[in-house]
Amino acid sequence: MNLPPLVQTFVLHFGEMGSRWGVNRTVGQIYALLFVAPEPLNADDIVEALGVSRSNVSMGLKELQAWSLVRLRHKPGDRRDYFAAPEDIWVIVRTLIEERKKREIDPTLSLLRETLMERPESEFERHAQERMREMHDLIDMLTDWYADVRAIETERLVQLMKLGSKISRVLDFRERLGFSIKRDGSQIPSPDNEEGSR
Amino acid sequence: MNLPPLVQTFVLHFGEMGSRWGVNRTVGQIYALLFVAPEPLNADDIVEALGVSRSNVSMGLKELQAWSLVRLRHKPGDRRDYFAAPEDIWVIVRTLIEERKKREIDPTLSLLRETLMERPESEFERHAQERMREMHDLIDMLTDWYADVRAIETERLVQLMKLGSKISRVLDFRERLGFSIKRDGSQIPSPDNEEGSR
DNA sequence: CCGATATTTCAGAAATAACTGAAAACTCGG
DNA sequence: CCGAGTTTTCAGTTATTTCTGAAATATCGG
Repeated sequence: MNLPPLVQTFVLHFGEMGSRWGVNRTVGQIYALLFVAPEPLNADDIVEALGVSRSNVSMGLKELQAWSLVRLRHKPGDRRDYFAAPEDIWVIVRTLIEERKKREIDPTLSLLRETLMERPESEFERHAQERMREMHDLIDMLTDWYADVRAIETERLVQLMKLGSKISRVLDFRERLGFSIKRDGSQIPSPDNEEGSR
Repeated sequence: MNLPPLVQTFVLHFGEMGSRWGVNRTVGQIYALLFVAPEPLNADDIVEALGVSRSNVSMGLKELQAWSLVRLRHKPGDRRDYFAAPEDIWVIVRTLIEERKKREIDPTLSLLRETLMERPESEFERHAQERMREMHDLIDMLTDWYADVRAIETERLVQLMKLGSKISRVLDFRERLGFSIKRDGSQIPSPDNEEGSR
């Protein structure tokens, strides 16, 4: 590996972190490299930078594409594929969350739904099913919330996050004005349209 | 493994999922079992239920304790250790998030902070550092937000999540009333104390 | 302090995952 | 449709992780 010290530190770190993130070391290193690179890199650039085999890079890039984490680029008069991480880091974060949800959450939610259809045959099963119901309902609520949040544009999302826990005062406020909290929105005068509220 | 079908399905699923969650199969299975079990289990119960070696269970339980995901219990007149998952599933979720943050986010944040102190020696390093700065600032904001959210009690958190994206209307509202958005709260009349606002 | 019971440690075996080199497959310009 | 350049596939090797059995350590009632 032949990289400037700063970059090397970063790349090695992401290699090690990779395993905690469900990808192997090479994939982590490739992505770290693409992330900091000032322009798209081709597979041979990566081979040279990281000192791993060509086939390993090929597989790593394939995996990063499966995660939708890289963009394919081309240079005129050059047949090779060039790869780049999205310029906008928020795009990366959103993609990561989306993909991890798909891999780590959704399969469990499906399994829970199926399992909750079954009829318990024993007291143990009955209790187990009750616990699974709790888990299902919680994950269900979280994914609904996530679907809502995902739809908020980044700038607005940042503003909201910067409010931090102060956001929770909106509850006191709504309560004081006699808002009821309903998810479908049918009966909820929001702060935007209070006219129906008091 | 000798468990009722419903429970077996659940346990096997968590075993497979375990690898995507940074723990091995046995650890995933043990936790699934403890989660649905109607009462605390000792190590031999687990050995019997899962059909793995005693030492494997011992190591698995140790890891779950390192994650703070299990509670140690004792029965009168019985020297063995009994283990249980927290009754309140929200406690489990909060612990998981906390621990994953500790393992997956915090080390990267530290590394970024250190790396950003260094002086870039080339154009490549300069650009790389710029990207690292973006990453650092984003993670920093997210962890600040998380620290705020973590402090909100569960019931209130659930209410907020159920508002979904409607929560974002609070921004329009504040803006219309001429609120500025500042993190320290010094100059921000919240919806609770509007008197200083116009 | 003894012996019975319970838990942990750890070296080696087994299983799994990552990586490589060589060959196959694909893709263009000519 | 040929062939040079490029990417992908995959069988075999290497590295890593997980799991086990045996031994060591710890704990407790008597």
